[in-house]
Amino acid sequence: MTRQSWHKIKDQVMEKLNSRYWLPGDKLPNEEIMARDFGVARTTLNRALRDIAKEGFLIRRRKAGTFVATHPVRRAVVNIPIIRHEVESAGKSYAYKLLEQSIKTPPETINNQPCLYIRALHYADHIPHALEERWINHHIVPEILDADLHTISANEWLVLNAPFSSGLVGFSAANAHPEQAKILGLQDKDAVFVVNRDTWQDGVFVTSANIIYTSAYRVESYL
Amino acid sequence: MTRQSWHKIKDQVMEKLNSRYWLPGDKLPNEEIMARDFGVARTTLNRALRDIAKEGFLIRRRKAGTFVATHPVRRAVVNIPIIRHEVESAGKSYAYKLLEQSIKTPPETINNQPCLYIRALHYADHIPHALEERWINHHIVPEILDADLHTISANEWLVLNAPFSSGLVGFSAANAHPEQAKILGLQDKDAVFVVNRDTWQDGVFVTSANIIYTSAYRVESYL
DNA sequence: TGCTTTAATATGTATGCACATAATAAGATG
DNA sequence: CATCTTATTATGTGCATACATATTAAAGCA
Repeated sequence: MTRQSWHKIKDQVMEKLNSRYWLPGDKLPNEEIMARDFGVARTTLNRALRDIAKEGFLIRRRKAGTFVATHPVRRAVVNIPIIRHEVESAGKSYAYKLLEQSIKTPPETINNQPCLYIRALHYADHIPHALEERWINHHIVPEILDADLHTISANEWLVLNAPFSSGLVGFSAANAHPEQAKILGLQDKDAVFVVNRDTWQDGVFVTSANIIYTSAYRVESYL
Repeated sequence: MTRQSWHKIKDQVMEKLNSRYWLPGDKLPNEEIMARDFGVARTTLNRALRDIAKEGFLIRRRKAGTFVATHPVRRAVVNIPIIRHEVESAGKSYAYKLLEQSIKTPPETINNQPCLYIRALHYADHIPHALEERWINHHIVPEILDADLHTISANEWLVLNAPFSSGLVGFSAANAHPEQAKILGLQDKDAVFVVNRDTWQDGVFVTSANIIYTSAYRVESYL
């Protein structure tokens, strides 16, 4: 018997879903039976089904069984790269300029202690690409006060030096503020794409950043 | 010996990464050794490490070993729900109006045959929430010509009736076109958030949609 | 030295088995 | 009839073992 990988089992199950052999809401046979049908061990089938469930096409509940999702919530995995890498991997030259670095009190929604505030501009092929506005809780990562943020972006420094346990990322659209528009070389009220990232370490605020891209920017992902 | 789950092993490894016990670029001991150190079977350790690698914090190569990612590409998983569900789960009432339904020739970048074109408006609490502009290859899903798209949105009909396929999602920002602004109740040039979805089945174009949200909209995800 | 072949090694994964756990169904109890 | 308890069941997972496979390092060879 040829060796079946769980990938192949996954493909076969997906095929049955795609061909609508099993319809949304249907209950699949239990693992033992399916494993026998596919000619693999239950462990192998289980791995395939778990993977499909993780992608949202199957719903699995102990004792109840495995069901075809009625309204599969498509999930897209998007990469959140370091801006420099993003620019370089697009084949463009990267440059970076620190615009502001100061310690001041952030809006209450961010943190209730004074924090390090950074504003920096990232260039792609010498054209303004993204404006980074960031609050950093330097009480948690005091080493950043010694870092030369003219050389390395706060973005990159933090990825390398500040571990974090949880984070939130948001994508939204906005009209550029006059000052932002000026810095990015845009017209007033031009649309910008904003990536917001907040991170915490063990429940303590670490950093909150708005990365403001021109509307040419686009986040993409395969489903 | 207490039973260790792979989740616990994962947590312990993550802790060593967060605490910088292993630094970016470092090579981890091989699975056999680590498994012994953690007091679990290699299978269990493997599962934990594979999961961490999938999240981007570890890089694994056969024969070479397991390494701490030097520049971990953060991955965020975003849900792409059906608009009705999105509105309803926010506790708002959902309504939907079909604005246009016709067969015409799409831009060449979309498809080179005439396609079904749909424009529809999704409401949340009777306020315009999202404008859907969609091309559908009705040669692939002819049943949609019989569907009553006044009752069910094309968005939802496709999820239920068009077999899963590969797809591309994109998020971007734009200034509303005058007509879009009018429909959505916005001022001219107000920023909108655009979700673009293209899907194919076996390499054949199925549908391409732009969902245009007001700038209040935001896509969020935990890291 | 430089190229090709071969061996060594770390991860990838299949399998059979046992037991854990969650959710449900069935039964007992008031 | 409602409610609590218990049994049943399907998935979740651990473990030991064996083999597969990719990749690197070593050995062999021109």
